[in-house]
Amino acid sequence: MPDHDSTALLSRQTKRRRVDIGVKRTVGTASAFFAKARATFFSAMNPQGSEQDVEYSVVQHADGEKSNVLRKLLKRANSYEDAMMPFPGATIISQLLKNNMNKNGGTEPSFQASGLSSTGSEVHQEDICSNSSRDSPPECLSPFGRPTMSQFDMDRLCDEHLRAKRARVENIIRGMSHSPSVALRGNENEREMAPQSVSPRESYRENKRKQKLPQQQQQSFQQLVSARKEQKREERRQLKQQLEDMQKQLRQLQEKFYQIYDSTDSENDEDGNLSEDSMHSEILDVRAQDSVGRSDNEMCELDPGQFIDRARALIREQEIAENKPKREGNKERDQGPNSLHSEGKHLAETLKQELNTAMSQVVDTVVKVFSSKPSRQLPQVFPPLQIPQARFAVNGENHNFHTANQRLQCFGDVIIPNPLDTFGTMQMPSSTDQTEALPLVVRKNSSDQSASGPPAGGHHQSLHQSPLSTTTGFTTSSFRHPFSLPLMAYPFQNPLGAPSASFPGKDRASPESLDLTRETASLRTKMSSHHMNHHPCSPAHPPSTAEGLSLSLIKSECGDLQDMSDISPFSGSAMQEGLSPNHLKKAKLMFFYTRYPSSNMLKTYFSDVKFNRCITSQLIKWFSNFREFYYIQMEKYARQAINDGVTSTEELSITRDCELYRALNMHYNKANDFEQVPERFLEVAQITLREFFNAIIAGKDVDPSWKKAIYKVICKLDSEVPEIFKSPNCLQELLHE
DNA sequence: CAGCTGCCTG
DNA sequence: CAGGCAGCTG
Repeated sequence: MPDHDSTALLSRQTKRRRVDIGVKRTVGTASAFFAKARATFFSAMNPQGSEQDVEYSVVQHADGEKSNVLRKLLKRANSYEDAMMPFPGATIISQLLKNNMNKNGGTEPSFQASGLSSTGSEVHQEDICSNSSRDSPPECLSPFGRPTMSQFDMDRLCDEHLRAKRARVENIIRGMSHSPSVALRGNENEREMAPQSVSPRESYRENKRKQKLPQQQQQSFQQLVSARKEQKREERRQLKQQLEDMQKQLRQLQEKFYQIYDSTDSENDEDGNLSEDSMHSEILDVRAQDSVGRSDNEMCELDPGQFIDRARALIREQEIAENKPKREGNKERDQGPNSLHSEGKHLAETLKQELNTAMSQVVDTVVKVFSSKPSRQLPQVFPPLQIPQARFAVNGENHNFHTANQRLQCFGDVIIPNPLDTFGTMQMPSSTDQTEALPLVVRKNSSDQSASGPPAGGHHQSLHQSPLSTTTGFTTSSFRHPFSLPLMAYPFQNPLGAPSASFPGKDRASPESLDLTRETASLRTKMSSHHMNHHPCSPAHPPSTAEGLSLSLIKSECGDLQDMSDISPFSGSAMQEGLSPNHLKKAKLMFFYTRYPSSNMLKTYFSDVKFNRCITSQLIKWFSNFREFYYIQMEKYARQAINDGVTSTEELSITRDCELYRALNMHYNKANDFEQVPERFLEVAQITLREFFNAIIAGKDVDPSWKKAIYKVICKLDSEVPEIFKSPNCLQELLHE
């Protein structure tokens, strides 16, 4: 915050005015300011002219007809007419300038005295000079110094100045239309007309917290918004296309590989098939949506996932055969006695290199695509992809095998959909499991599960099962595995599996995890980025990554708020150390009963959760968010009713099939599997709706804090939450009855 | 100051 | 839904 300090210095009174961040506080004033500022600007530009005409025409300045009308109105015989035609969008401005020029005899210095310059003559003058000095310095410095100047020269000179000035003025106008406050400051007189002057503080807050517009105004923006969305969708589609292309290229390389591989080593087939099969359904999911028609048979042979799979199987076999530590001296062993193995080794090395370079190029390419516009996704999604790059680099120098382009295309997305089956049993549970399920939270320590069997609730396991584990048959066991196998050090196993899998993740996730992946996407990305910070993926400490990920990462999530002693990895407590998606679901259902639960109440109703400040505030935040949504809906429908001509609150009632209820139910009870939404909730909702209705009708919404009165009413309408919600298993009991 | 709430934003 | 912030309350 640049002005954080100065903010602190502001008087308390000023701060309290923050309350006036009402729903529609700035709506009227902002547009009024803009209009006034605009009018003022043009009246300043053309004090003799009709202000309204000018303003109107400028608004319409893209409209050729209007421009022409104005031009006629303003027109005096002018030799520049033709010269200006190439700038249709600027004709109004040009006319204004012309007008001024003619009045002042068309001589250069007169510009400074014209109305146009009244708000910033210095700037304009300077600009004109600096601008035209590039073209014709003498003219600028001494416009009068050439009494013998020919008419042509005069024309040219004025034309240049005109262009410069025209561009300048157009810029100003453009700027005005984007920032009314700037325009406002431009004219001292205007402040007198505006009753409330805008203090710096105010404008700062205006920028920082934009007010929501009422329905009516919002609708005018919605088209714009949807257009933007469309654009983004298109970009996404293109990216997808790119990935598909890369996959195609990969399959080509894969074929090459098989030609070599199958001829040299066929005994691995059985070994590979297991994981191939397991991989298959995974990849089918990804491909299911590919418009490229491919038969399953084709996929069997050419799937990129299998390709990598085989490569790794080969590598692993080599390692075992040679009985050597994995990551050391790979290159030295290239000249082993067994030529067949050494060839495979070489191939493996090559492949690793290929993966390395390909990854970096993929990252570069996609980043380039994304970086053209500021996208939040970018830092979230792609940094993880760089991990393999860093790690692969350990494996030695580059074997120039394909062109860079080929590498890019071939390996671009292989790692992404491939959950690293070979090592998956050890590594994947940590990453995939963790990232799949939890919104902001410390999930129940899975050591509890592996050590003492399934959790009491029984729901957790399924929730945290990754798509991979579902298809490969291993159930999520623990992310604190005993890292007994030396293979753990292999570059492939880093937690990257999860973040990268999350890239196409939504598309490939198994059905049951779909909404969870969506719900927790933000967490996942945050987790990954956290992880990046805390574990820079040094190849020297590979074993630490998988374990370090979940716990230290999660701990850092709560930062200093977290009581670290509560989170000992080996505490083995039966309490949840975080809030699960089921807790969220439960909280939502509880909202049907209570809108303003106290923290004590939350503690009693979430007795299976180990409470700390972090958890408490998260829960409270949930309810705050619930309320926010609730009240937004209420206001929306109240306004809608008013627009629809409803005049009496009697006409407003909420039933289980009314639109408003459905919206609420969709939010708090998405699957509609909670069938006992209490009648009381409908009543409260109806009361709320009527409160909003009355307040708006009474015009109270001009008061910035008009909603607070409503909140006060509603908060008294909480009812008792049924006892059953106190049970940790209440969801099962509630939803399966 | 802590705890809570609401507003805005991402 | 979460983070950040501001304001209110006790």
